Amino acid sequence: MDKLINQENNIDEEIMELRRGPWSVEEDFVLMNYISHHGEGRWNSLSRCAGLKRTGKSCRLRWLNYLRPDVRHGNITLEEQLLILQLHSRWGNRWSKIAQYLQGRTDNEIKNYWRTRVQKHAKQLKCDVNSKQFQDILRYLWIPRLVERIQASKISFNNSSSETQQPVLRTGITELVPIQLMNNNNNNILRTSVTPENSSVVTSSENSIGTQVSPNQDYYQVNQSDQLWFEDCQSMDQQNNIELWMDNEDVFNNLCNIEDIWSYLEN
DNA sequence: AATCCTATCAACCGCACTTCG
DNA sequence: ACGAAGTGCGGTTGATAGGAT
Repeated sequence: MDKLINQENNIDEEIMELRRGPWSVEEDFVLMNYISHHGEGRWNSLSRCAGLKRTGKSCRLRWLNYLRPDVRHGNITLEEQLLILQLHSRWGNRWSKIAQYLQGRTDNEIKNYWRTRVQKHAKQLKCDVNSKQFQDILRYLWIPRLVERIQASKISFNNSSSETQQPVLRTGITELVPIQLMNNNNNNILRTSVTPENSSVVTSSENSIGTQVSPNQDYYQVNQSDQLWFEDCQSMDQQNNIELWMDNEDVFNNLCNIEDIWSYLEN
């Protein structure tokens, strides 16, 4: 009995000794040094053998999210934002799965991006981040706009070079669907589509059909002829070339972010 | 200059699943 | 087959840097 109590006391002491909070430079060095000699995995024993007063979970997290050589830190690029939005629309909050498609990014980083940037916009629009209308805004407004911004940056890059190149965007997009938006007065706001056949993004103001979801709700339903998004994971790897052109530039030119889009819709 | 507010992100927590003895 | 230990994942928290007042 006494032996059992002593054992429990030892465990308590070990728990009490465990370090928490931010990792020190020395701890990072010890962990990196140990993994470089012995490899990763078996985190609990690794922690003990390396002489770290951290839980195995803590060591694993520190390594995977920060110390791993292939981890990329810094701002999420437009292309990465696009990919995150697209992948999230298919898989939801499966961060580790999404992270597999963003080289050097961790699930934690993507999760943080989603919560701080995307959920913030949902809050501003006063709608649930998982709601149909916010998903529609992401799919049919935010994502196309991101595509345009990426394209614009590539066009300006191309213009600055001596070669004349056709604007070509490489994204994971397999297919966007035709959409139309209308305002309260049944006037068309915009029409956008990306089709695999003509590989183009088109905006026009013809043949629009759209409905306000309810008189008490100040958002608009996006009509869609097809829900096709990513049909399978393989399609993500078949990077399509998507050429962009627009014939309704005045609609888009100043819609740089979701707040702009929303204020445009409200007016 | 001081204080408050907000955004960001590293780290922790709890749960579910897998592996091991 | 079973229980304990280990691992992985998504959700959440808290420290802090930087901007606004």
